[in-house]
Amino acid sequence: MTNVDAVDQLRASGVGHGDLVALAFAPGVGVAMATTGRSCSVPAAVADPVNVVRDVERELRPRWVMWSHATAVALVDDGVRVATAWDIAAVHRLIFGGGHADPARVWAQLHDLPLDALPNAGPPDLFTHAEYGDDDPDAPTRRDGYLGPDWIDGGWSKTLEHLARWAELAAIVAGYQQARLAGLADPQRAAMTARTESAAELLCAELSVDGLPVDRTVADALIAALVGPRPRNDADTVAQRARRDADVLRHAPPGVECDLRSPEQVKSLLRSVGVEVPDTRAWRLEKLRDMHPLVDALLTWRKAERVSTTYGYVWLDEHVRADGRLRGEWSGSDGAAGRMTASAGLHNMPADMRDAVVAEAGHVFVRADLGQIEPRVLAAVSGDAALALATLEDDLYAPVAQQLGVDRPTAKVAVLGAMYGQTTGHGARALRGLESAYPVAMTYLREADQAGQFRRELRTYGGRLIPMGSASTDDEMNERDARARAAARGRYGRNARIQGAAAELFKAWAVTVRARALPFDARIVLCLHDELLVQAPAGRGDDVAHLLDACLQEAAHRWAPDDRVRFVADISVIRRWSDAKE
DNA sequence: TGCGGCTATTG
DNA sequence: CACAATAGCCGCAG
Repeated sequence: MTNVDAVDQLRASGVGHGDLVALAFAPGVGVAMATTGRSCSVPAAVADPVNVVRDVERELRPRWVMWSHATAVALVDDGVRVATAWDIAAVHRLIFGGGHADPARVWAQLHDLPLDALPNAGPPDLFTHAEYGDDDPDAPTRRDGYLGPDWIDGGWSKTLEHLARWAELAAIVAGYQQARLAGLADPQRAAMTARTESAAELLCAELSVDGLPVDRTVADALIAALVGPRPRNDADTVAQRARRDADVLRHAPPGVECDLRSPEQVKSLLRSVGVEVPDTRAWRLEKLRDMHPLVDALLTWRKAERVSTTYGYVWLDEHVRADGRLRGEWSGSDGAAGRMTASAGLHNMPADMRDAVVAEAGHVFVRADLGQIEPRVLAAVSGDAALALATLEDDLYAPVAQQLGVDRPTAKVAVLGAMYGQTTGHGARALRGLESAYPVAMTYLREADQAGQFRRELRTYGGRLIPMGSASTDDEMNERDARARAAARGRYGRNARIQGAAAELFKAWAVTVRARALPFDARIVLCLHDELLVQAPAGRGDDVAHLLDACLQEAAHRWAPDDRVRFVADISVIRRWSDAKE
């Protein structure tokens, strides 16, 4: 089988631009492709299997069905980047909620098979042997309908025949998923979300492989300023640590021992100098800084300790490679509401450390962040005409404040409180104002709250199921605990619907930028919930800046064709991440 | 060794 | 100090 054969066979079976072609890929073994319909299966083994993918992508540009974004990572590792995908794991998380989406689970849930009877991998015990001992070990499915665990474990990368079966299964599963999406409240929009989420997985694969440009020299200097020079050996590490501890403990009464890393002991330590606190959180101690020199020393110690344990030399060595790129694992929709997540500190890097994130030679960063994204999203998904009117302003809170007859900070706290589920405190009166000014939006939030409290099925605007957990522990709780939990679920549902919809819009924007930025040789290097960092050739900075705004308008229109809601982005062309004005 | 609690960082 | 996340260390149970 040659590359040309693969293209011809796919073309002959009617595959064109955007049609689904399932792909199974194992480095060193080969690549298999499959389409559904007339069960046309095209396995191919050549010297360099990714060339087949590259050729088919160029000639036919199908939508590649993959079991998970691990396939995309393997492709990107081998230098192949495809335009579009149908990521089975991502679509599964959309349809069924939650984070787990391995093939066994995906198959079972699509067939309405109970998950608690999911067969385990490993050597068969007496029971399973008696029950399924005469199942065909080479067939993927068992007589009870589940995927066979031994087939799954042994089947991924062993032989080309197995790869072909995986590709065929993927094509079938994608079809089942499309049928499920067609049964949701808004099938068109759910299918669009599935495509967007899949493209976001491709972006995640690229982010994982490409990494974020970091200037090691700057990073080293920043760390040195906070915790001192890089320790020469383990003994040096211990000595530096002891010295930092001693700087705090010298303020304690003589003879008082304390492990500063133990909150309970720190509380005792504080008590020994006359400072009584229920916990030792920084925001609480901040107000007591002047009460005793020990408090100030402790807060300084905490800062340095944080850097040395989490964002220090160890972190740099572990995640920044010789090419000056900080790499973490990216996930397109981990978490409750479907936000992107990243490891290696990419999403919670201390602001000071952003000085070290510098565009590479001959390049600039184009940074863009969405303004007031959550209230704008609320206006869009709820269809509240009055709130939509407020989004026409650059600062949405200004007209809201005017409407409510309160100052801007109060209006902001009230709106955020409504979305997070705060019902007490200073914003309570303004909250009632919101009810009468924006009843449609407030009803939308209240319905999400109720759904959460009563564990009713709840989906985001784009169709993602918001996982509610199980009710199994409810009876073990007393009345008050149960009510508190229900209230927490209410806040969770309320927020997940907004945060989740915001994540969907953000991803629609990001994948649009991914596609449109290619001709400019610009690449997204970081996604941060409402912020994009793009690296572009130095001469293209302004072009890409305009592109980012155009992509936002395009994505917003596609995501919510009701153009009454305005979305805005703050965009700047910079050399280092910290140069962006805030 | 695994897990909940506490703490800090980000959006 | 509501909502979400990652990540480290401590203390305790198994």
